[in-house]
Amino acid sequence: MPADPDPIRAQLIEARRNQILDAATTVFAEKGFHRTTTKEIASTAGVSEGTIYNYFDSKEGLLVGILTRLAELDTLDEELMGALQGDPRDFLVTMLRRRLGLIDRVHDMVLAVLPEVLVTPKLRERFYRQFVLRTATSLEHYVQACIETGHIRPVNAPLTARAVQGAFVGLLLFRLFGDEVVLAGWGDYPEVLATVMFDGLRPRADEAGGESR
Amino acid sequence: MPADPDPIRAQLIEARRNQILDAATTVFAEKGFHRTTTKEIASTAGVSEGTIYNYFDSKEGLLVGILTRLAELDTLDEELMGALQGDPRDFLVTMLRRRLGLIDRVHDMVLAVLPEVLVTPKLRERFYRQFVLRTATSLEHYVQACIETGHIRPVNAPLTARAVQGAFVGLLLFRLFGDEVVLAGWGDYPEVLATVMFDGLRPRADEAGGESR
Amino acid sequence: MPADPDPIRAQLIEARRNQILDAATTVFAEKGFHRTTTKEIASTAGVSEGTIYNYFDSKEGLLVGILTRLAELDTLDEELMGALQGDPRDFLVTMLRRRLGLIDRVHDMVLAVLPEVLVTPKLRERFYRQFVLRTATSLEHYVQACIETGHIRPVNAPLTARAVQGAFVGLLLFRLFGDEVVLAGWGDYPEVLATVMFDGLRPRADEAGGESR
Amino acid sequence: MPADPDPIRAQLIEARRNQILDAATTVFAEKGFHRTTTKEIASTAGVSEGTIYNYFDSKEGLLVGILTRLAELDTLDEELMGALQGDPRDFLVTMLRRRLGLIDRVHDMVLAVLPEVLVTPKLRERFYRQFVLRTATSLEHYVQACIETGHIRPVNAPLTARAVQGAFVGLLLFRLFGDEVVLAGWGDYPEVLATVMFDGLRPRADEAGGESR
DNA sequence: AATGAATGAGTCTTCATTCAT
DNA sequence: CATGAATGAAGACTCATTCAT
Repeated sequence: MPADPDPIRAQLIEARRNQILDAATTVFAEKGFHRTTTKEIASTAGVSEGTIYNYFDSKEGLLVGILTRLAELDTLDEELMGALQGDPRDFLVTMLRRRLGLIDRVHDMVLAVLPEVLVTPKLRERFYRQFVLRTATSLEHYVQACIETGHIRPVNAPLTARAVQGAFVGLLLFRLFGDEVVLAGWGDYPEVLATVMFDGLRPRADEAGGESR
Repeated sequence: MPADPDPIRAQLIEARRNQILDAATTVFAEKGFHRTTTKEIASTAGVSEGTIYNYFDSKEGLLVGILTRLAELDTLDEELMGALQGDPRDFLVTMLRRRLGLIDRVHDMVLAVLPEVLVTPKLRERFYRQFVLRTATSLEHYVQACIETGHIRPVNAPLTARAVQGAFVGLLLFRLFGDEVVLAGWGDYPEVLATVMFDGLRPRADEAGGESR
Repeated sequence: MPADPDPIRAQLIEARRNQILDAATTVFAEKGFHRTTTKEIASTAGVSEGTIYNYFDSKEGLLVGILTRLAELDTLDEELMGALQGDPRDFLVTMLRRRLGLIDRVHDMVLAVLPEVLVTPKLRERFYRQFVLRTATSLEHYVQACIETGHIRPVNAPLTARAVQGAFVGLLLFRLFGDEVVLAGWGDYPEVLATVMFDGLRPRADEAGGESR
Repeated sequence: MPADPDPIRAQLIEARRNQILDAATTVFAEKGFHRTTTKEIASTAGVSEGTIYNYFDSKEGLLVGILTRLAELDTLDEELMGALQGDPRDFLVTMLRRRLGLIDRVHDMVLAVLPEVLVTPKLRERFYRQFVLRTATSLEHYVQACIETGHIRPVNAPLTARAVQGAFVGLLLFRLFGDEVVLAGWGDYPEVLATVMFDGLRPRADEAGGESR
């Protein structure tokens, strides 16, 4: 008799949960939380309605499940800390690339979750702390550190951090809306944003009437 | 038959419509579109449920009504064109101030409308064209013009415009989430953002301690 | 403009409530609370399902409504007090006749309510206080008074009261079960019970080998 | 095929059945048949849901099982017949004591079964014949016999039997409702009821203070 | 125009029962 | 025999919409 059949059981449970969450994410993203019926989620996941409730407390529990998954994707903190030594412009570009690369996996999850999050105090608070604030704080510390090492000019760190993060989030919204320009320029965006942020829009003395880089 | 009892009648009708839209905006913003019942809207507006249907086709018609109102607030184009002569940094600060000042009126409307918009193709398309794309295009033209007049360095205009707009929208989201830093720094934000955008984060040669790249 | 159209409105509401409660009573009595669907109640009442919920909070609210109606039928107290002067045997017969006459109206209500009451602490408590205990206490006082006036032998008043009441309730159960003997002897029951209770089953000295009264 | 592993097997089966019926009785009595889930019964019994269905056809089969158990407790007939010789008052007291002593085992079973029985024609019929009518008929014969031997006055035997039985059942209901008086007077009840029944409530000529009618 | 009672389609959720392991 | 995950039918309840007054 094996000492623990539990691991196998646990893996099956996890797989089933993921199967259901995948389906929920897809359908929520497509039609919105409220216009999606549990029956639809079930048939998309290839299980019965009842099975959903063997793995989640309620329809809203699926939202929380997706939220939790999103949180697990987030490992910004480590990156930030690990990258502290490098040049901030390179760091920004790298971070943006990574985030933008993640977007395919994240896109639907955010779309599935955000509309409800905006409007449900409990979820809003959770989402804010888990994503918005967590990232903002990390960035803030990073900017502060860069200022102290002289890599960045002495700007208002908290607000600047939010400006950078806001620009990124705004971009995500453009993508959610299917903006052609953003979709086409997706790969260039890190460089463009880094340029704007670090070099500024103001013409340099050495760029009189100049051409673009 | 009198020639025109219309004007008065029309004004009454408009007033009643606004009364209902105000109520809908408030309650949608607070609880979300789907969690709000027509009964709630009616009682908040101080009318009966039936009356709502004398002024709007359906519950969704209220969303469209709010969307239309939002559009009426938007007069960016004129500003942009009128301001073309000035210094772009001043323009950015002015525009941000104006927008941020508008925010109190806009906040609830956006919150009422956005979650549904994100998830309803018809509304999404409408919202995208009416707000996102319209503003983006104006900004794009403006940036392009500035580049041509030498007020701005030769950057990728469409992407840059979206970066600026995205930073603004992201800020709005921070506010929707009740972020303390953004709320406290609300008044400073135009200057901070303008500084980042125009002067860049990179230390200038003439700044003490700073070393250029 | 009439000062109060309210009374009419109130009467309509009351009528509709009764219409629904009548239907619920009938169907609950026939199939039991849980086997009865709201759809069935609605169609029996000749209204739509939704209408039920305009008048009652929930399916369980219907039970409470029936319970309340039962309570309104109950005017034992006054009878008891008014009858205190008379002979207790006559009183018992009169009371039983009245109660048994009421039974047609009460039968279904009890059948509708009792099974749930027995098994739902909240309802049980309410039912016990409102019917069982209230009647028991009245009877108890009555028996006590009769003892003091010498109309009844000095027995244990509380227990005796419960014996009388229990005999009546037991009879009701027989009827609920459709017992032929009880149904056939329904009209005779008051006399029989009064005889047993007052004269006792033990043969009297003066009734040697005698015939019934 | 072995000739008899049966006895042992049969005992195990019986034990498991009882284990399940005990659990069902407890939970049905506490929350009612319909509010009890098979999962609850299973966990109370310490088995899995599936196991229940190895021993019973359906959830309703559990009710029938409890009903059958109740029937097995009932051995009134023999008592009645065996006791025919004695004094009827002594018999009543003895029988009541025995029944009241049984009550602890019976209480939950009745509570588990009665609400459904009242409302389910099939069960109602079965219960009526097996308990109500069977006991009533025995009592009726007994009373009739007592009348013929002169131990009891010539009353209406069937109705009187039901009066006695009804008083007992009513008492049981008081207990189900948790009536304090009945609970406290439980031990005295046989004597009290016997006194009422046999001696009557009417004051005797030989009782001080009492004046006869 | 205003009202609000009536409607009934639609949905989440529960739970008895089955069956592969 | 025991298990417990999967099933899906069924039902209470909600709420946008209508319409007679």
